[in-house]
Amino acid sequence: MENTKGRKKGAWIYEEDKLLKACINKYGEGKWHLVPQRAGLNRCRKSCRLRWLNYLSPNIKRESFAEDEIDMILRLHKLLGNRWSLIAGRLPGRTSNDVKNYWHTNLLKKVVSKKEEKKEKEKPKETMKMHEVIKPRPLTLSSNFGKHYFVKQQNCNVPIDCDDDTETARVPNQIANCASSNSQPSLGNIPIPFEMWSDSLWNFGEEVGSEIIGSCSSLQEKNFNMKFPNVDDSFWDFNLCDFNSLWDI
DNA sequence: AATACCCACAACCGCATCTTT
DNA sequence: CAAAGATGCGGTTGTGGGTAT
Repeated sequence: MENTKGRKKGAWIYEEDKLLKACINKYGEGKWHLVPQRAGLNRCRKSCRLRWLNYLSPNIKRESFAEDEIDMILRLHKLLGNRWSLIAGRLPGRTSNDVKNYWHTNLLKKVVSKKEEKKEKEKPKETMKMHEVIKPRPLTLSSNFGKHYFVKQQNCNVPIDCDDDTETARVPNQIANCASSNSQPSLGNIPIPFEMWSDSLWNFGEEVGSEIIGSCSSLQEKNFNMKFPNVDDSFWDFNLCDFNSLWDI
């Protein structure tokens, strides 16, 4: 089988693998556009790259997925969705293709049936009364904080509740470990991708270029419920529910 | 034994993003 | 700054092997 440019397609044979391996061992990974020529292969660069990354690379684990790996996939998928490369990045020796295939052949059905089961359970029965849902609030702080700002932290890019006088920072629960270390926030060992917490989760400031992106002057009273600026109910519906249910598969 | 079906996984394709010119 | 090329990613398909009928 050949493509329109006369390049070979379809399954790789032993000799081709050998050539590709030798090429990568000699020149290293990368510069994929040069690989077919260097290796003497009549394959397109994409095909070479894929063959190496998904099959020939010595780092690849060949054995079946272990319990803890499956558990990790389920949790990460709940957090990240179909971002297979990110998920695979947390599983040493596994490729995105492996994870994706495993998901589609083994886990998808399980997850779908579990969801349906849950839906069935949660179906309101006629005898049940409707309950008011109380939405979570991020923080309840005591009074002696003085003047507070939400500050966009320089290296972390996360808004923190900052005390003017002491320069101490108090952060919403889920990202406490980020503000303290100036690193990416995480849930356990799993780093939360930048775009999740910067754009959808914490991006409630209007003025991105400014250090101060919001302020709260109502902190004079004893015990208060702090409200983040520009955050509507859907913020909590989407983000908090998602995080809290992450460990409950 | 023949056929149909299912599963696992390798491979392809199109698109988005990044890098270089 | 724009265009072109390179790279990476996710969705989908193709194929071979195993199992059921």
